[in-house]
Amino acid sequence: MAEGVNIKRLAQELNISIATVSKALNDSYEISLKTKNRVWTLAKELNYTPNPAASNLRSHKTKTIAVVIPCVANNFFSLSIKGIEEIARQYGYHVLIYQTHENIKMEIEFTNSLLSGRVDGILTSVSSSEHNSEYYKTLVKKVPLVFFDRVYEDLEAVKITTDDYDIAFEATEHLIKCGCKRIAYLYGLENLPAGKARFNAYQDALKAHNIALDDELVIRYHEDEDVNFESVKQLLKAVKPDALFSSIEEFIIPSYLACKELNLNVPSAVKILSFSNMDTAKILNPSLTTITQPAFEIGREAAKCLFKILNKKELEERSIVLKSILIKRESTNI
Amino acid sequence: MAEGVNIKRLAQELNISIATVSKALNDSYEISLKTKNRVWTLAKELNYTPNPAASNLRSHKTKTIAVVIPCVANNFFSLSIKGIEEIARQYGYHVLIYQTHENIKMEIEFTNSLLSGRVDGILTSVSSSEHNSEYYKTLVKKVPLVFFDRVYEDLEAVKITTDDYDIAFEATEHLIKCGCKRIAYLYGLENLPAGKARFNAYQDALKAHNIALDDELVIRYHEDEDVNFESVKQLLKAVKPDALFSSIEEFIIPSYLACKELNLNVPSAVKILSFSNMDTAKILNPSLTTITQPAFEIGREAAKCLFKILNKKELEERSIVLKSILIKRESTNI
DNA sequence: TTTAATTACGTAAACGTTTTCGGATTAATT
DNA sequence: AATTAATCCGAAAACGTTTACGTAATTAAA
Repeated sequence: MAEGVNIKRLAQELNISIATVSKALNDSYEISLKTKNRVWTLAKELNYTPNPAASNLRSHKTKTIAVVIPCVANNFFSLSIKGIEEIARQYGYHVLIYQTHENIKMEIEFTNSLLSGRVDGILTSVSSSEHNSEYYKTLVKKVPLVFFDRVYEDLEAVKITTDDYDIAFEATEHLIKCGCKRIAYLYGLENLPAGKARFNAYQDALKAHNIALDDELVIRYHEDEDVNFESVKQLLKAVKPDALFSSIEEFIIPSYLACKELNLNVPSAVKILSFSNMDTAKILNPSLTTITQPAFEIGREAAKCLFKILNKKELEERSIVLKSILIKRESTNI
Repeated sequence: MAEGVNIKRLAQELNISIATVSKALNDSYEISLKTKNRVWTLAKELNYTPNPAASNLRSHKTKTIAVVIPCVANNFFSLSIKGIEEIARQYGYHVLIYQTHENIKMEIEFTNSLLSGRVDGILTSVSSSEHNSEYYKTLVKKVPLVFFDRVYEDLEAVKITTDDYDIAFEATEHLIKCGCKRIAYLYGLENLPAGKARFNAYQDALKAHNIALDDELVIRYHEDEDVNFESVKQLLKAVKPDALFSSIEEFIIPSYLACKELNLNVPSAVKILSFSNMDTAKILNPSLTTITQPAFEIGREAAKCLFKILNKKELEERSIVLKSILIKRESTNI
């Protein structure tokens, strides 16, 4: 009473045509309520479940969306997925996950493999390593696609992002108000609008407060975490900043470790502030002042947009910007 | 040169039959190398990608596996997914993700929705709330299934787990050796073999060292994190343990917060040790002694097993147990 | 009463593959 | 030379749906 029960079987059992059963199951207006009920009850009784492959083959609908992201083991993205999944479930959709590991080749390879009708739409946050805007320029014409958080700026597509510039400006000002004069910047996502916006905000905030920029105070993210640790340590030793402003979560551990190793007290000797979705920020010692992006909501919004597109609903906005929040904690205490 | 290119088109273009093209693409022995090459080059030239729905409908293979887990926003599971994905990619498989949010109804609903041939196999870590071993008993007969970490003990199925008992015993002994006499146990996963094993090991280790058990020292996980915080605080205040042994990661934040609020110094007044895959354990202050499960490897092993089953390879073991490691840090310093 | 519209259902083609079976050609064996 | 075997390929039937189109019966409009 489970195997081999298909639409044909239902039709035979009820002495009606296959077409009628199919239409009844899809609640078509062409079918009377009476027969619909007969079909529905038998379907439930025999525990009928439609064959997705057959349905997809004929109708070109997969009831599946794909999420292409750099890495699931990252607080921001795992929270985003949680949000995406919640919305997908509401629409009865399935969610495929692909990790690019910041590798643009994989990113393109995966995305291409989805183009043969495996999914109805794609949610993606591009890798930070390299750009290929030509690829995406043609891609967005082929498949419903929503970018979230990490986007291409020159691309006209649906994008969900956060107020990176504003919040980074606010954060920099916060450090300045805490008395910091030599604020180091730990630069991540250099190739992406988000990364650039954060850095620009940092620079603009310094200028606005008449603080000279200093290239020595800027270090860049390296994929090898040991390298990051060394460069933070070197920065602290050689350039002696009074604050670390990290634009990405990945610099937090090396920063704390480096300060510990160099016996630099946080926050009295050096203050730390970072973009982060770590739930442990509040129990670090000192607890960490963070810019926290609404990762869960970004996932939800991105998914909602995609479903609007899939359902041919009009989008009010092709670009949605959500607000991040600055959570002040001990690491920036005066 | 991308839309509408299917096997039929290739056949026409090459003046051979559809069957031949299909077989050539699948590298069948029936086809000569010469025609294979003709097919392959044209396929590449026209950028042909097979239609997965059609292929699946006919062959009953989806090249897709599902991962059903409580929550992606959990270090253990996100790392597991990373491992699963890596193996899946090697086999050219796609990965569907389903979060149950510890809700057995959702768990069953999702899993059932996969039974109509949407996936070739399932990897799952069951929810901790309730049990339904009847359901899984019939399920394992219907679909290739591998359990990882959170399993049903009475079920004869392929399982990947860790040495929960041994490592929990070792951890408890570590606390005892550190001089702790009143070790509180923060109990999670009560309904699951892993949770029970950890608790049994805790009790057995105490007995082995002639330390009396005390029910007052045991508190249980509640899904509301505020409740956990209050119960840890109450425990620390009223029962005055000299150590907290947490069987799950979720107790870490409430524990640190409670100690801070009660001005209890860690580790001098109270030591803390927890199962955890948090990468920030090392920068907590004091850094946290953890039992860390090989989450990534568990994911890899589980996926490998599933693919062995899917490829009809013989499994050496129906049950694989991986070793966790006890990482001693400051939170259990003497 | 006739015509038109509406309702309810069936026929059959299509979606793009895989696979069984059989046939033709060539090579190897008696 | 006759038989067998090996190699290579094609015809056609599936897989389980959806959907365009046709049609009969009923109802509404003229």
